[in-house]
Amino acid sequence: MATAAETLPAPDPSALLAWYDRHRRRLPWRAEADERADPYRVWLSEIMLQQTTVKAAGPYFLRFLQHFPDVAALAASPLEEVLKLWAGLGYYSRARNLHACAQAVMERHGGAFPSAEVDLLALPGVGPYTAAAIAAIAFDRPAVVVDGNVERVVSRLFAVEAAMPGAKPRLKALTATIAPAKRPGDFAQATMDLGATICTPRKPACALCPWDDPCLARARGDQESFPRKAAKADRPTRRGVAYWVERPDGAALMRSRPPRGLLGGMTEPPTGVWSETVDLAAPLGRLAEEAPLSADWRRLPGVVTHVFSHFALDLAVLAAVVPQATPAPAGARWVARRDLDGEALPSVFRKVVAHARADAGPARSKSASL
DNA sequence: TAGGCGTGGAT
DNA sequence: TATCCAAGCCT
Repeated sequence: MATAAETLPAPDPSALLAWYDRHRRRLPWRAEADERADPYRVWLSEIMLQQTTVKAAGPYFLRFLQHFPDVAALAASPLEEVLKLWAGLGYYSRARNLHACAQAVMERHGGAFPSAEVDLLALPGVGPYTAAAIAAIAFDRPAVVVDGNVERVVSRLFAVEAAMPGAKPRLKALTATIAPAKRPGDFAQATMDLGATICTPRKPACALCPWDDPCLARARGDQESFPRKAAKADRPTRRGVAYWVERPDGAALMRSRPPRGLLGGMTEPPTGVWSETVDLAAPLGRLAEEAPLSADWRRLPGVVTHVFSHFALDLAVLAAVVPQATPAPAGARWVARRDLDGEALPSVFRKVVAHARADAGPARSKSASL
């Protein structure tokens, strides 16, 4: 007796490409059907889109393009400017590598992105997916482009039982078996568009799918269970104290985080150690022990909560106003109120700023109205 | 090789 | 509210 797989047709790339020609998404970084893609824009967008939604990346892409119209402009910019523009987008090593990559393209390749996958792979922040994507989309090279969308599509097409991430090599090999020799860039983008709009993680719209017929998971009716995934570790909660120090003129005490690691190179208010063992119910004197300077600390009501990829964070906020002439402690600096928005402040610390301002705000506006 | 590394939106 | 997840890379 024949298995289900033997009765199914092979996935036809031309069916997918025909679908793509009718339904391709118009995206800020994507060339029109009759245009040649700009490698700089393809690269910039691919970095921004790593683990990031199209919606979130869009405004950042346009802003970057405005500030840095080409790779030379980006390479010539201080890293600090890049981090400021990237603030809020997350995964900040991408911004640091973006800058390093721009400089590498200038130095190693005379300012022109290489078209060979192996050369792309050698650039900072460019891994197997991104190298293949740039080669295929920007240079029409026959690279096998496998991202999360493609993994989902292919795991369903072939009902791959192996769990992620171990199944990745198998999925890439399977993708290679269905990739056409022609239009590699369009095929890559078509597969990703299919995953993003039809073959979605939940409730895939199989009735609209150009690969409905050859899909083994669909034939079995358990398409939503692919790709198989191992259970993920639970997320601990760390706690810590943030110190909001203001001068009478509204300037706030800020510092820069170490250049690598979590939020590397980004701006922060001084904070103490973040740990599961910190007790936010401790008395004020205890919470003030890690303060950057001695002051008349006041604990703000409430807690700032934030969720990172691998832990959650609860921050108590201690606030103080210090004399105008107070020097910034070593490693810290005063940032004028109007300059704070432009700082490389990640979202977690924008929450701290908002929390502190919200506490001070009503009192200020009240006294101002009197 | 598995864990570090952000964020905000959808369900 | 809790969980999942979105065009991954680096070590």
